[in-house]
Amino acid sequence: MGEALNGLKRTHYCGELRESHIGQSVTLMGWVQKRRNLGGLIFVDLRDREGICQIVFDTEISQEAFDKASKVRGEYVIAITGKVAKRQSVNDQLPTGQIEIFADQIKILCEAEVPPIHIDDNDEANERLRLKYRYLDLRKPKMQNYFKVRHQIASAARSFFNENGFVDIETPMLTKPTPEGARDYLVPSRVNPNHFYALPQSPQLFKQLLMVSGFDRYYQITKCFRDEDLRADRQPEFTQIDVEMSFVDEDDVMNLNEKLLYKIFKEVKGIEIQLPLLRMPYQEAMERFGSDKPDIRFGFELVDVSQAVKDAEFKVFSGAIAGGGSVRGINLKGYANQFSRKEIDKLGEFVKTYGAKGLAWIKMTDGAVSSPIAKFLTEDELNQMIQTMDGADNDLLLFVADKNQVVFDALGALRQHAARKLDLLDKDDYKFLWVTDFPVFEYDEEEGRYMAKHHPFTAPKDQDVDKLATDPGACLAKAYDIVLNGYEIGGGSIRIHDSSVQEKMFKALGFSQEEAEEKFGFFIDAFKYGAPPHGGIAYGLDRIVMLIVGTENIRDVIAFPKTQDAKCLLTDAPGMADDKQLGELYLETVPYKKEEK
RNA sequence: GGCCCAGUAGUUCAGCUGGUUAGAACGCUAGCCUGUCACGCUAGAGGUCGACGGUUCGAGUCCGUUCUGGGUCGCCA
Repeated sequence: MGEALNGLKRTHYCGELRESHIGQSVTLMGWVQKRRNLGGLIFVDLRDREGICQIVFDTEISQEAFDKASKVRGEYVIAITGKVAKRQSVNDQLPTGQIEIFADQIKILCEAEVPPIHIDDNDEANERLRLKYRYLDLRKPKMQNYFKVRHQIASAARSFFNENGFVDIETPMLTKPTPEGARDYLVPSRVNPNHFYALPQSPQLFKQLLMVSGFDRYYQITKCFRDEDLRADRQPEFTQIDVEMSFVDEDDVMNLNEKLLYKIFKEVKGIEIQLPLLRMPYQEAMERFGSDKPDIRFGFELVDVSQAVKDAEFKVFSGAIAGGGSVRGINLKGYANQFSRKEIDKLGEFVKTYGAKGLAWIKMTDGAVSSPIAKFLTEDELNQMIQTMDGADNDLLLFVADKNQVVFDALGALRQHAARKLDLLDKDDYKFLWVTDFPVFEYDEEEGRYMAKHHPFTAPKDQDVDKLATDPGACLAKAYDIVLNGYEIGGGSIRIHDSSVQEKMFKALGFSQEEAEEKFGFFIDAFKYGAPPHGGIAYGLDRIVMLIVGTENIRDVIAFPKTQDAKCLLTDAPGMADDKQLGELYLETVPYKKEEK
């Protein structure tokens, strides 16, 4: 059993001691990182959240403390009291390396078993183990730093909003299931048998209602939940920095939010990002980068070569164009030698995962042009392609021919893939981009109707309101995403505050008056009583933290994250409910059968 | 739901075309050691090779199924 503190008080953190403390008597408490027993002399590296400090136990100072120190092992929790002294031999690797503590007293507060993972930044234990023993994983200095940075970011955001007249208001966690959008997490109601709450996918409707209430400027840093499949940058529960403002237009929201990003990067990272941030319409982003969240740290922009090959005998090309699609390419300029035939084949496999049927290529090395498609094209066509692509020696030109959406998806992903392979992505290079002018709708082939690309309360551009009924595909929205290094870190829009426009929107989405009333009645009603023009934005805090600390794994910046199956390896959630719990819910048997093949 | 990758001491890994008693490093245990900080030296413990089935005289290795974890497509208004 561990010893009691008995009123002993810590005087300093291990990591904060410096030469200026020499001569002082200090009491430190923490975990044993390492013990080095030299026989008549024992060194203990003591760790707490601020760092590591070397403790010395010497028989001449205290035989009792020395004997006790010989019993400590890794991760024991101890308290020591002693004098800070200049080191005989300095350790340049440690911030505290100039000093050490000669301990005259030690308390073993808690013994520890040998941990299943090393508490060491360089130890890359299997993530399964790290998640099971997350409390140990979080002891690593690197992980501790991630969460300190996370706190700093949230803190900078809060002070920014507080300074700018925003009010922090909480919205419900138990709310109404929504028919559109992501799958909801459902929570059964005990007192209302067979009725369910949903956990919020975002506070969207509530923050708009707060505008109707006249709060004018709102923010909240809050959890959101989406029951969809996970990714490296997606967790089922995540944190949003949620913002809404009244009497504003697109520019107002973007201009203010740039200042927020400026403050965060200045305070947390010491980087002054240049304002105003670059803005680019959605259409341009797609045409140039094949993505609505382009990474603009590098080139390899898409080029349309349809004109050069529209009449080609090669049906893969001319057929795609005749079918309304296009042939586009990217030029891996100067990197032809980095890709062997085999590696190019791999790139071909890569684009197939995005629906492309294949990857055509032209490799230009040592003054020669090699290409498996050359035999299907006239010399003139091939030359025109090369010319359009600005092809020169040492270039590798990669082409996809298909419907535009497939071409964009495939080349957009390929572009990023190639940059990563070529190690062109500098983590400390932060390139922001506002993507604006999104389409209002996206045609859903499966549903056979238009769906809201953002959400059904996004305002169309003023000049497009009349087109909602006649040409929905051509309508642009007052919507904007903020993109950083290929990640969508936030998105928002100006909302519809006019009932007649909202009605047109629902009509375009194929909702009858009754359906709209049933699904969003409470929301539509609210706008009958005087709604201000308003709009806002929501950031994915976890993604911002990821990018600032330089990890590609969102789990690294969430203290207790879920696995790909949305399980928690630490608590073993989700679990079965017991019969008593289930009985109290009076759930009816659900007539659902998993589809069988 | 599809595709891809991984699973071998506590941990990270090696283990070739199937071959006899499965290795290394770190960690751990014990002893020695007064200036270490990747302490050193000596000795030692530690394995159902994720699981099940198959092929074979013989399987960590080949085949099938399955479990676990990861990446990704679909999905994420």
